[in-house]
Amino acid sequence: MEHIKTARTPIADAEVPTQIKNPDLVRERRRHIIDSTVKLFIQHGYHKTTTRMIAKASSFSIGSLYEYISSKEDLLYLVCKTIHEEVQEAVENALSKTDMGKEQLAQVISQYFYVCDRMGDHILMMYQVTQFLPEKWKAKVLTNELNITKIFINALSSLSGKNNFPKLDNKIVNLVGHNISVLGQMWAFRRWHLKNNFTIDDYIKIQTDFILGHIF
Amino acid sequence: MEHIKTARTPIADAEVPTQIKNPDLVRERRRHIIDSTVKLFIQHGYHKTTTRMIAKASSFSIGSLYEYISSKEDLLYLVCKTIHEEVQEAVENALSKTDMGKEQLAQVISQYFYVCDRMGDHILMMYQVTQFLPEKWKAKVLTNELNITKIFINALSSLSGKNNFPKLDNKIVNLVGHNISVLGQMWAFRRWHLKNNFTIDDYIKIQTDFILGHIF
DNA sequence: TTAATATGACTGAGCGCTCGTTCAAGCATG
DNA sequence: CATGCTTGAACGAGCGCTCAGTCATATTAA
Repeated sequence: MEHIKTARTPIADAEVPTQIKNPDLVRERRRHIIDSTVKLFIQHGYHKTTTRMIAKASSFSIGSLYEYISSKEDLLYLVCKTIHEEVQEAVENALSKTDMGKEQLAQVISQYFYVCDRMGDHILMMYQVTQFLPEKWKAKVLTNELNITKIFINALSSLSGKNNFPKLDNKIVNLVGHNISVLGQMWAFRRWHLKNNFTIDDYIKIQTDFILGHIF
Repeated sequence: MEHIKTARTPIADAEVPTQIKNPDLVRERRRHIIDSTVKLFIQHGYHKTTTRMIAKASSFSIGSLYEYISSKEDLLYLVCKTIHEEVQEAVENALSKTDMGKEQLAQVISQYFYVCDRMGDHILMMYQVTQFLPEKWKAKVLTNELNITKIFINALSSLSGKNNFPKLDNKIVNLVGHNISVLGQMWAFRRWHLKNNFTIDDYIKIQTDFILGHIF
């Protein structure tokens, strides 16, 4: 018998290699694995979550797990990417509804803050976990993060100088975009203090006034 | 000379136990150990920094290191505590100079932002590392963090309703205090983007206007 | 249809190694 | 000699990852 096939050569998948041939299977199983892993990472953190725990939670053997991913770090990247996608999608949905006005901008901010509320655990976890990514993927994750900020910056830009809004310096627009991002995350970081004094709706109202009231 | 001690029983130090009898020695050596450890944690993170690396960087044997601390987690706590002390001290210095006015408040914010600039690496590291603290110390560290925010809240309070400043709702004062804290940390987190557009002085000016301009 | 074979998903014991921690022995000081 | 500090070899738990092998299913041959 001949065995010419180069055994164990990973298929060069989009980004993260797998040994499995059927791409649909890979998609479906990875979704499942990522879901389980997110929960475990949130609960135990990256290091205390063992690959065996992940396998168990996904109802695979470790061996099987490693057919779908190629390392724990890969999985970490997939997790971060998936979370960012969910946040970004929510914000972009709010964006696309009508064209930009002060009300629409407030809507975008509001939706973003709601995602930050809903995904507080995820956001917290990402901050703790990014450090363990290999350099090439750390860069990608930071870019994804920045892209969300850019949505706000663009929205602000498209208002600046239009209608009866004052023309804003690009630097200011930039900074305010970052402020929106960070004040959303603050709700996740400091919710244990903040939730004593504010509902998420309180928080959104005050912070939005704070952000927009000042500049427009 | 008294010999009440039971051999090898840790002296119940302020918080973190040690085997060493001479308290001055403990203080001095711990300061040294903490200094070395901060650098290593910043450079490599908590997990990739081994106790052996720490011992070497502090010019001790591992055995000796473990006479001065009782675990790596203890050391982590000492590191966090020391950093918070440094930040808090800087802010309190700015506070005590004269009594509160809008200018003084701006000074406090300014000094805080300068510390955040100076200690950006430390702040970043703390965020990544708090998760590895045992529960009892995680609580303490969060309290220390909150205490710094409270300085801002108190400063704002002491302005509210005085002279010709408007009376501010307690909730608003609270939130603005948190905003100051977080916007300072944002300079540490996002400096790689922000430093392209702003010097720290730019940043302080704009954010201070942003924070104070709106409420007073 | 049936038997023979190839495919590829799946399994889990175990390898190789790291790392926090301990402790018996050593050394210096008074 | 007693006390207090130092040393570093040794320990052993824990981890990511591998790989030789199993088994269900698809494919081919007769």
